[in-house]
Amino acid sequence: MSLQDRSRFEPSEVEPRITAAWLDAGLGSPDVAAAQDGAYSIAIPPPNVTGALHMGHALNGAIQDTLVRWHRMHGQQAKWILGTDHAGIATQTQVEKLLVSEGSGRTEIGRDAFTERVWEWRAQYGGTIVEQFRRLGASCDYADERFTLDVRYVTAVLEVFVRLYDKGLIYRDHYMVNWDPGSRSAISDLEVEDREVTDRLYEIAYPLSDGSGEVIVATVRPETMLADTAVAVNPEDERYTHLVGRTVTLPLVGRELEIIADDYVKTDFGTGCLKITPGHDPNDFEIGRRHGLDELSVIGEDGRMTDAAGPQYAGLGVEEAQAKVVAALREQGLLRSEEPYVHTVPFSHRSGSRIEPLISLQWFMRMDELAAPARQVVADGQVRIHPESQRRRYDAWLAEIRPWCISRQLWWGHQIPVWYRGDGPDQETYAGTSAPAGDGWERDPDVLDTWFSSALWPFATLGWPDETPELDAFYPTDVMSTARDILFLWVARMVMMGLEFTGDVPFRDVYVHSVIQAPDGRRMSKSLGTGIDPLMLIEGGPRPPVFTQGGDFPAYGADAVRFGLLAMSSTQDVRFSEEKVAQGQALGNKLFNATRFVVGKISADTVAAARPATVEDRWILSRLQAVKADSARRIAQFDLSKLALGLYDFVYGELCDWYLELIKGRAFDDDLAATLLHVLRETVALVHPVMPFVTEDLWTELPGHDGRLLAASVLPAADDAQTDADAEARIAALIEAVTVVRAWRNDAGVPAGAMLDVRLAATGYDETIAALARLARLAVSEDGAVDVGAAAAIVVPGGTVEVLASGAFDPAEAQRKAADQIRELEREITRAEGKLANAGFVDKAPEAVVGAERDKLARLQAELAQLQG
RNA sequence: GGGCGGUUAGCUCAGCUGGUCAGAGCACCUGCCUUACAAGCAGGGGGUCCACGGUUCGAGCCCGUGACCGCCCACCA
Repeated sequence: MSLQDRSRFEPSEVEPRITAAWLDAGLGSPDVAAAQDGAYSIAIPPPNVTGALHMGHALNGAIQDTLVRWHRMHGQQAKWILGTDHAGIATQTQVEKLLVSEGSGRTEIGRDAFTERVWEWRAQYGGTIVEQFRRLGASCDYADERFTLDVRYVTAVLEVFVRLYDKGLIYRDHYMVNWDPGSRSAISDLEVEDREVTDRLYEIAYPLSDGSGEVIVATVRPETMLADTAVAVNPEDERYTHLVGRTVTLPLVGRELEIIADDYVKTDFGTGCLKITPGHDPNDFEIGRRHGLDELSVIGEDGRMTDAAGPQYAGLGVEEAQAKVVAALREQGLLRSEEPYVHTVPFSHRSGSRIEPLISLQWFMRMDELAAPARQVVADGQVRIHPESQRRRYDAWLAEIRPWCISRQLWWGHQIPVWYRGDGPDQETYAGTSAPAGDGWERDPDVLDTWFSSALWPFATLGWPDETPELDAFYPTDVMSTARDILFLWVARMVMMGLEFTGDVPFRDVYVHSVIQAPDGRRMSKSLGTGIDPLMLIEGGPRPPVFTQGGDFPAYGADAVRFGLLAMSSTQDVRFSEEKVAQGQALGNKLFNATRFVVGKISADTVAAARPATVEDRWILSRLQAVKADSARRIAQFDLSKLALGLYDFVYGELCDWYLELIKGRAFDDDLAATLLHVLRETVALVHPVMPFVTEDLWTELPGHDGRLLAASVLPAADDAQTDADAEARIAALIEAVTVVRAWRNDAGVPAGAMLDVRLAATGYDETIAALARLARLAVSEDGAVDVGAAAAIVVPGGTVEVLASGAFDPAEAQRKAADQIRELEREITRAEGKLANAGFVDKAPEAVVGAERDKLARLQAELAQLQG
């Protein structure tokens, strides 16, 4: 359909066509050979392979695509590295559920069949999110998609593991881990979330072995006392110092426990005596290691009491065991108190189960050695984190980094490349990227934490450990754009791994973007029902209940959603605002109609060129150059909100409201046509990174279109030579004058269509008088040519517009308005005079400020004189 | 328990190193189908810038205290 037959932009009709054109042209696939003349790359935070696009993806997609398109349009070979993450626990959980629904299960079918099943699942659902990124207009390199379990990627992961193992940074140890009974796996500290729960706090008497008394300990986990191996007090605590070194008899068990002294114990909390259970409490574990205590376990990986707990407890769940222990203590008269107790305890982020701290044999990675250089590169600016406030968080976390438990008791993931032979103390261990020679070797069944492989993302996706042309051209990447929640989980680890294995940072800038909350301020979440599906916004669909307004979303289209998300983003969390999306839609429509107007006015063989013939031509070229420069600055500062809103202001407030209105009074000669086309082309191109679809569509409608994609075109950078202060001043005065006269007309009751007879008594309008007359609907008499007195004066920059008596306006209203203005002026004059009469101000304020105040006073007084005259 | 951020028009948010900074979009009111766009155009009303102290000639902007909201980190039994 031709442009002139459409009066509004219809995204649903245009977007599929444009998407296909970009894909056909290989827009996202850069020329690796040409990249040495300038390359730009971003590695996408890989979404979960079976996930669906949520608001966070959409925002981050809009941000990254805007950056990538901007740099591509400034002559760089831009690669947005695309791929998905195997997401160990999340994916395995989904497939396990599926199996259960089929009456089967993971253990029933075995490891090989299970992983086979996950691959099938991935084949079926894995493409969704990539397709959704396309819908958003994301110009990723679709021809070069990665997956963290691709053969080449696996090679990189195993290589990294083996090198770190050989270096001694990866080791196996019995250590306290966060055991998730839900997924039957250890999880890392970062996968744990604290929740507030109400437990019961018990005080229990432990009798001294010699019968001379007792000590009282407090605990919320009485069942763990079965694994107690000591009682600790603070070495400074005078109440107990005499007991240190003596022993108590552990109730129910009868074991002798030594009373030890450790600084960890607080003197002002509880009873000052702490039962020590190294096997089931992380702090006690540390204390136990300091004092060489035995590490007993009475709770197993299934969350039930083990045989070590004794025959009356073995096999019970921890809650049952707790009840039984408490009952037994009460019976023996050793339970001294019991009260409700609110505190926070760790839960698994994934399964939702309460974490059971357990000692188990796991693989760990020592981080301190890698953390130091990762802190350094941020400290010295090799990696810049935006906003600045996030840098402190990053550094604080790295400063106190602890060993990372990297093994997971799952089947879906990178199986740890370690083989064992034999048992007991003589067991042989082999770590390598392939199985060792010889018989009897058995591979470690565990897989690596998903974040282990994610940490290699920026270089493993480019072919590392091979020295590929892609790695050479696009590493380090330029920007890592991400939400705050994975700054430690992922970003910091990428820096560490990047430095260790490539000798260079993985990216130069980290942009930490907003988290978009639901309109009511709650977190957007599926389970809360507060989520908003970006595709519903793009395609239209029912509003979720978090909106006060009901009904369906209109089909806003991808451009509007992108604009809206960028416009609402900032460096802090923001609420979702549908109005901003609507604003984006309005902008797209505005551009569409502006193009329709221009194309309808100029001939098809017009060649775009800046050939200013009038002051407004010089003005718009000056403004265009300014908005280009501003946009470049905002891109560099990651201020995407200001970028989007700045473009909106230019298109609406300058190009359409004023320039296009100004030229309507002119003949469309060749110079004007060339200039008009030039301005429109540049504007459309400038908006493209934010709103790629509508701009790409309009691009094809412009005279001179040579079939090349806008997305693949290069936009000339801002040119200072176009700045024109004189034109800016003259048009600013014109705009002010038109606005003031229009307001006056409204107040004075002048009919909208009526011409007003006036005489211009102001300077500075020699080039704009005709425009002023047309836009403000004035019939301007030559100064002095008509010998009638003015009935009213409208103050404009440079003088007044004298309104001649006529039937077109109500003199009483005009009088009233003038009186209001005079009152207002007098108020301001009084204020300015007062300020200037203040000796403190005149003496201490800077010269320029005082001068400005004097000028302001003079101006106000002149205005007042004109109104009264 | 620490740390960070926020509190500006009915709503969502801008306001740089203190001096036209009291703004934008949406909503609202009035008037316009002025042939690019009524998903439009023109004009307008509306805020003791959370509270109280302080610094300063001058404070949304700096300092202190407090209130409320949000986030992050943390091992207090």
